[in-house]
Amino acid sequence: MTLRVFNTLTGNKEEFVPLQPGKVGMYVCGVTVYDYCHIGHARANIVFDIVYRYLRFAGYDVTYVRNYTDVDDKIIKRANERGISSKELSEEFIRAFDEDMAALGLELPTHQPKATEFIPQIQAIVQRLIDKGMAYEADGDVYYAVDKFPDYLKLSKRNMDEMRAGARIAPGERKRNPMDFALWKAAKPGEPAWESPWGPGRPGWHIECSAMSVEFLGESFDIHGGGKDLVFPHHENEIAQSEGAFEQPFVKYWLHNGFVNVNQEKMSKSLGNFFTIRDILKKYDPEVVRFFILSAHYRSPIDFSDQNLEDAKAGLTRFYESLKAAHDILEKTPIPSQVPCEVVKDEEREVYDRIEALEDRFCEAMDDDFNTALAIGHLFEAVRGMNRIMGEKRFDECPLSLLVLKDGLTKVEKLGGVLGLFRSAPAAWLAKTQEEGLADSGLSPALIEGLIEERKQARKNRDFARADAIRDELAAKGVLLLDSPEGTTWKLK
RNA sequence: GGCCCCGUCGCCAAGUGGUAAGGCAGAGGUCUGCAAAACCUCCAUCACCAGUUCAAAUCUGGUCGGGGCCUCCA
Repeated sequence: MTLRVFNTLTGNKEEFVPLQPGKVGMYVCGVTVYDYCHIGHARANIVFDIVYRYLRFAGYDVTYVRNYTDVDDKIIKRANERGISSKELSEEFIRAFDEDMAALGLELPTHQPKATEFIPQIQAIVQRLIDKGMAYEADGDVYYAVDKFPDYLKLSKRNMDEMRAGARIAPGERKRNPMDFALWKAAKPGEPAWESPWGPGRPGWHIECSAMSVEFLGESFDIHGGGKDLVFPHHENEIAQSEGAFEQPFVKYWLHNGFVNVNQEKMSKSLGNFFTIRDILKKYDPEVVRFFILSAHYRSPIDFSDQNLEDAKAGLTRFYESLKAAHDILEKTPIPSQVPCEVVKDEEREVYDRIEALEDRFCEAMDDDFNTALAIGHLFEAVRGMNRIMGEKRFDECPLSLLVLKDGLTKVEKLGGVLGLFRSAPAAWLAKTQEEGLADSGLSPALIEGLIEERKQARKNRDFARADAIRDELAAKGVLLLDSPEGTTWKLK
């Protein structure tokens, strides 16, 4: 059982061997805090949340760093538009980011540094690059000289000459080579600025990640993650900076997640198909969003649509209903210790074996470049096995059935937990989902309970016409009544 | 123009050389006063063409279609 990961740097799936046995250093590019996060940010952060959780589950001591970019052109622009300071703006959206991630059920990284808190460290690396002749000052700006770094473009595998042909020098920039990028930007009037050997200014976008990663993870570390769009130029430039300054391999494994499209189109503000996490969570349970994202491989593009979210909701509901049923049974049925069980039939043996092997199969899937879709498939199979056990007549009198059921329940919840799923009490989750769904039907749980009681009397009197009328009436409003030996419950269609 | 990715059942989606996981939807059945849920059974030869191979959804070449990056972007 060895973990294999797809490494953008080599273009291959490779066996994961950390630099130090048992320990993993992992850095993921966070957000630039000038607006609310959208579904794409949700995906990136959920994906790496899973990487973090699974590595720890696999026994690694993981140091996970995710930064906040809190100094940037967009922040300055937006702050000016609103007439507040950059700091006020960035703090507002750092809070919003934290709230969104908490709502999505993400684990907190080990460290969440802000770029503005590492200005001296940033300056030290810039100076070091200047001293080594890999960067140059030009009227208060400092640029990285990409010609001095032979490995430039090794991550994105682009061709320098062709890139150069397409590159432009923006007005006001004093680059020697159009491909050079800013490490330090001279302050214009009204912009946030820090004193520096090159005059007042602020760091460029890329250098902050080099500075914060070395601070927490050292000059060389295991995993660097981010969205595919960050490969060039951001991650390429981080490599140039860090390897240029420290002269050793920056990152061993580069992991990049795919995009979220909306109704088959790229999400963008101009297309008007831009969904923030907040908008989505008004409509969908956070766990449904997570389930949707994990039901595809992290490197594939996924399509955000109501249909797909509804499918995810249906799938997650299947899990919770089974988990609830198993909990209900196990809570009220003590597992007999001495009652002999019937001979186990072949098909039952198959179910038991499947549950027995669940964890191995789950890990096998996750070890293959975090194949969450396959892992979830295995969990579904375990759930079918559990439902099958619970569907057997008098299974609750069979110790073996109960033991396997309990084993299945424990494993599904444990492994689901590695994916950040099934973290709610099943009954509570189902009740909450139902009440939310009820909101626009004009019904209330109390009203439904009243009708159920009335129907119960009708059925008792064998007035099935009235009983069916009540059920049809509720069905028309999307509420299904479920009769069972324990009484009648309801659920949404 | 350069670089890169993708095209698997009605929908979503695993699978990258050994003969197609899983979910949703659909059909039949068991159960039920009737239902629902659950369970059982059924439901694809992998865009197309030509190759390589004992063997290809999986490799190679080509065609068609879709998408991304090359400017800020998860």
